[in-house]
Amino acid sequence: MEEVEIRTEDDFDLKKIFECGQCFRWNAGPDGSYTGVAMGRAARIRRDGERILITGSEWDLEDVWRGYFDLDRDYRALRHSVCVDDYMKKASDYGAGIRILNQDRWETLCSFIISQCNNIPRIKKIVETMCRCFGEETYLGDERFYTFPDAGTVAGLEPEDLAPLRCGYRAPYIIAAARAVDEGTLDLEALSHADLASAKKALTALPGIGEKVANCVILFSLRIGSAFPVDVWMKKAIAQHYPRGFDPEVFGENAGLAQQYMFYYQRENS
DNA sequence: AAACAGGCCTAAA
DNA sequence: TTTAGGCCTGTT
Repeated sequence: MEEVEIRTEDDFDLKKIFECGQCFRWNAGPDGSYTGVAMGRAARIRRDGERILITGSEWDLEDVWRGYFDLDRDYRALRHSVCVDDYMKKASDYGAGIRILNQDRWETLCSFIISQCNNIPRIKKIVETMCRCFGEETYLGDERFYTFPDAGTVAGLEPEDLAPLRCGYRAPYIIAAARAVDEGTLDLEALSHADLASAKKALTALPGIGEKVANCVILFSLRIGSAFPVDVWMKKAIAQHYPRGFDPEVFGENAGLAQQYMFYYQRENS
């Protein structure tokens, strides 16, 4: 086991990053650290002043985590850039410290298929069971974890094989997505270089993936910052603060981050 | 017990 | 183009 240390003076709040709804595999410990599995490795992360300390396997390279936490972008500046009115000023102040993670594309696609019409505890449980059933073992010291199964593995399964997940009608959607990724019909890597509209079009062509799930996948794993997922919380926020309607294009390439501030502010204050 | 949960799909206006 | 109802399952 090794410890990677990353220094940053930028916005960085572990609790907000992991609990603003973008990921499902990190869990808080009693000491404020978070433990989880990402990119095929288990890790424990804590913050100490300007230091971010990541305990993981010997392959844990700083670059990997810099990419994951999007540490090469200046979130303080981005945060100020989305303060287009009093409400956004409040929301972004409240959410200061949020960062948009660069997550594994297939895992994100699959996780957000599962998320539909579900609550967070159940989403996490289903994802965890999926890893336990079909992922690979990985260790953090003596603690055993399971990686997220790759698309090729899931592509070889049938919907019935997912019965232990208790994910109901989403099972065939998961299998179809896995096969599309595995066969190359859906090239997520290529989509990360595409524009928002074409990425959305490609994703929503799959069964069980609509506008909302597509936007989440695009924002949280394809690194296209203009994606703007609208779920029930966002609908409430918009109805409350923009009764005359509003266009996320006012935020340009940072619409996704603006959405995260709005979402987090709405959810934490209801 | 019935309704609802971080949607999506289909059928019908 | 918008709207209603159904969908697996778990929880309240």
